[in-house]
Amino acid sequence: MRNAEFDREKVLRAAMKAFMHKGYANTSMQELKKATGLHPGSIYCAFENKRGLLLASLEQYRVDRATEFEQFFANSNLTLLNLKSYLDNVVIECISCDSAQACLLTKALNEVAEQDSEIQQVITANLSMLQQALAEKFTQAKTEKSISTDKDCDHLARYFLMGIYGLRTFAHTHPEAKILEQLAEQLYHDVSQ
Amino acid sequence: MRNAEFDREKVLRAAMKAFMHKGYANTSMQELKKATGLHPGSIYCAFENKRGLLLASLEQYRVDRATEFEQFFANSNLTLLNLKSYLDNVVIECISCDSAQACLLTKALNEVAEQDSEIQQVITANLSMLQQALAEKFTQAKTEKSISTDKDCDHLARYFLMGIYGLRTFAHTHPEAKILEQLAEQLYHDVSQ
DNA sequence: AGGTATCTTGAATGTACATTCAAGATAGAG
DNA sequence: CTCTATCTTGAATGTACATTCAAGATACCT
Repeated sequence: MRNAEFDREKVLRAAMKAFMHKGYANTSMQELKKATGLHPGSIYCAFENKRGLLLASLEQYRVDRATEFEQFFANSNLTLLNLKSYLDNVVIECISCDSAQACLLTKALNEVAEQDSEIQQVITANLSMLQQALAEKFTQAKTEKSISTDKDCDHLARYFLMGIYGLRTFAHTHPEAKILEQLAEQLYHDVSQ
Repeated sequence: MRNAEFDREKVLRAAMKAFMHKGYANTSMQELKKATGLHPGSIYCAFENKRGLLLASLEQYRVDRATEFEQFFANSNLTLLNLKSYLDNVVIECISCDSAQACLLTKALNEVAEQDSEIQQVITANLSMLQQALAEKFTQAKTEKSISTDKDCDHLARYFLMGIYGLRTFAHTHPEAKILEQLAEQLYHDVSQ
C-alpha cells in the first residue's frame, strides 16, 4: 500500500488559478504540470484527463466559494450590510487586476460551456446555488426590516448577481477603482431601497 | 491584373459568427474555411493569419454594431424609449439562444484579451465607443426631460452597459424570457427614474 | 528487512493544428 | 487571342499539444 503524495486541494487550487489566468484551451499540460507540481501521468491517474481536472477544479471552486460566502454572513445580524461587504469584495477583486481572481465559473461558461453540456450543467448548477443563497440573504434582510421594497427576493438575488457579472466584465476594460465603486454603490442602492 | 473574388464583408461576418459560436482557439482553420468559403491560402493572403482574421472581424463587428446602434435612435425624438428598445433587443438576442448572437467583444475579451494586449486595446476602444454613444443618448434624454435624475450621464451609461454585460452572462445559465425581461425592466427603471 | 502494491516520472506517441508554398486557374491588358 | 499578373487551391510541413506507458521509486505490511 501507498498513498498519493500530493495534496488534492492544493493541486486543484493551483489548477483553478491556471485556468482562470489563461483559460482552459490555452493552459497546456506543461503549464498545468508547472502550476500543480504534478507530472502528466499523475494528473491522468488522478483526474482521468484535462477535462476531468477542470471538472474537479470547478467542484473545488464551488466548495471554496461556498465557505467564503458563509464567512461574509457569519458575524452579524445585519444581513444587508453583509451583502454590501460581499459586493465590496467583488470590487476589490476586480481592482486587484489579478486575473487569477476572476470567476472560474463565468470564465469557463464563456469558453467551454457552449461545447460541453456536462460542464454547462455543472456551472449552471453552481451559479444557481449562489443565486439561491443570495435570495435567502435578501429574505433575511427583509425580516430584519433592512429592506422595505416589495420586490421578490428571488428577483433581487438575480439582479444582484447580474450586476456582479456585469461588474466583472466591465472591470476587464475599466479597472479603475472609483468607477467600479460607483457602479457597485448604485447596484447596492437599487437592490436595497 | 485580377481582383479578389470574395466579398470581404461577407467573409468577415461569417468569421465573426464562427468565432462567436465556438470561440477563437476552438475555431480551427478548417472550420473557418467551411464558414467563409475561403481556402487557408486566401485567408493568409488577405488577413496575414488567424489572429489577423480576428482583428479584421472585430473591426467589422464594430462597424456593423455602430450602424445598428444608430438605427435604434433614428426614428424618434423619444430617446429614452429608444434606449428601452435597444435594451429589449439585447434581451431578444439572449432569448434566441443563438450563440452566434452573442457579443463578439465580450467573448473575445474573456478568451484572448488577457494574453494579447493589442486585441485587449481594440476591444476596450470598441466598448468605450459604445459607452460614449450611450452617454450621449442619456444626455439627450435629459434635455428631452424624459429623465429627471441628477445622476451623471456617463455614470448612467456605464451602469446600463454593465447591466447589459450582466444580462448576457446571466442568459447563458437562465435563458428564460420572463426572467430576462424582468431584469431588463428593472435595469431600465434604475437608469431612467 | 524484504516483498509488493501503488505511486511517480518523463520520454514516446499519435493527432490536430496553423501556416506555407508551388502548381493551377482566371481576369484583364494589349 | 495571347500573355501575364494576380488570385485560388489544397496537399505538405513543422510544431505543439493531450495522452499513454513502462521503468523506477517509495511507503506500507508482514
